[in-house]
Amino acid sequence: MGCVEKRRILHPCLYKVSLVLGSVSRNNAGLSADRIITEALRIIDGQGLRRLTMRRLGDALEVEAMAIYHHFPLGKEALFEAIVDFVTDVSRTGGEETGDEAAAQDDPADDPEDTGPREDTRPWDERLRAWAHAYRDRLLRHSGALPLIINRRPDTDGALRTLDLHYAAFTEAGLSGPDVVRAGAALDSYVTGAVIHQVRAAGLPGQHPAALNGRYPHVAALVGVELDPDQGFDDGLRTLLSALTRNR
Amino acid sequence: MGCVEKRRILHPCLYKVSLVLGSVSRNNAGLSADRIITEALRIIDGQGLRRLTMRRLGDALEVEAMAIYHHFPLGKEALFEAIVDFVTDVSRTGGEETGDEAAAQDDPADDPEDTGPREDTRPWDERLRAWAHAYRDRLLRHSGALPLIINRRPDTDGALRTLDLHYAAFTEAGLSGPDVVRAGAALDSYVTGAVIHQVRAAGLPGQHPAALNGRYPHVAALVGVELDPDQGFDDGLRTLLSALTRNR
DNA sequence: ACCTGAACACCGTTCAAGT
DNA sequence: ACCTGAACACCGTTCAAGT
Repeated sequence: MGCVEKRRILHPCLYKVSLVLGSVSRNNAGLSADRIITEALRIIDGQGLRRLTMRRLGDALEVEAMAIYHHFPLGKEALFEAIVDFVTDVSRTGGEETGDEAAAQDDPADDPEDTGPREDTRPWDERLRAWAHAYRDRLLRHSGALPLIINRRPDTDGALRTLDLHYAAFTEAGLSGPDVVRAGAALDSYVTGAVIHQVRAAGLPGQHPAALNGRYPHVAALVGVELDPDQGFDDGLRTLLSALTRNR
Repeated sequence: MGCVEKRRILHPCLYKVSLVLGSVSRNNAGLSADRIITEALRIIDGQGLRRLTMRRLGDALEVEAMAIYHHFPLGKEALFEAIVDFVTDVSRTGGEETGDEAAAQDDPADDPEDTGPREDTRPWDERLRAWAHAYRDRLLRHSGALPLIINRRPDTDGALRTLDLHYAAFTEAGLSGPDVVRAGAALDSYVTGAVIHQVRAAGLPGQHPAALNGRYPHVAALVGVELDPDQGFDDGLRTLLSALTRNR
């Protein structure tokens, strides 16, 4: 009862030696948290959230489903958390196939050394607009993961870092106290709301105008109107930022 | 092949007769789509969406789970659809326990006869604000159902009726063409974004200020600031509406 | 440390059957 | 018409075992 029993860790040591000597085939499929998250997102994007299954995910990784629990001991809920963190954290670039717009954002850094996150010297509104566009792109690209994002609290490191950047920018814009918090909330709400509206409205109205006519005359009258979501988002964003920072 | 075969509906007739005569105990638990939806929402609100299970729902209704399929033959997905319709359709009052604010909205109608939906004679901005507040209340009350709402297309009757009301109001406000569509999108996005932000931020920041200090100085500086979500929503709503209808 | 295999409790859904 | 009971395929998770 009172004595601490030392665990026998002899076996692992022997295994390590054997592995180094090459006398034992390493039971290692090259699994990692990052690889799991990437593959999970591929399933979500391709087949939808409901088809993301531990067993299917294992198949995609060419591994038994139970192997995933070694990297996410708390199970699927922890995996969801990690997915949200990944999608939400705009600052990390990793793993995304950028497709053909890869060269677009290329601004060659002066020093090739990796000196960590440099200070962003752009004015406050450019910084906020850049974040908003990047965040929106992430959400649209992985819109299948939106249900996960909703009821997960933004209390991770990445979320706090982002919030700090926002608060710093709005402070630089001349706001202070509650106005800063209000502005931060408005900015986050704007992006989320715009993305969800766009996702929901995708492929609408697929209704036959004739079926609408009479019952919903105002909808029917505007049935041909198509708006450019990208343009609309940027316009609304600029309007919002200038409204938030008007002299109060 | 070419001949239409008449179905034998003798048995049901006999059953009906027997039921009327009382000679047969009616195998009827009083189940209905409305009762199922109400009970499903009670589970969602009380225990969360993930715990809404056909079997658990059956238990709550004091019925075998399989009985639900008689009212929703297409299964759980159809039930989800119905739940979204219910939560989303602000015009129907049914089934919600209004708690203690029941008497607040009481404006006694002049004619007690039920003449269907009367024309709303209030000015356009009051109508839109009333809808926005009612919709927000619905979403907040059933915030557990938010993930369901996201990727369901708003192409139901109720959604089109709401959209028609919005377009009519914005037209009355002097907008036309694409501006009406833009305004409608902005209004819907605003409510959704505000609600999701509020739900996500609930109970934040629960962080110890000391833990934040240094790493996130701007967040730490504002850690005590608490905003009234209701007030903030109404302020933002008024600002949005006036911004959308400024002379263009 | 990293992964497998068998097992358990639970889930959505189907289908024949009861009244 | 409305509900039950048994059954099937699939799911998340645990746990002992393998290397």
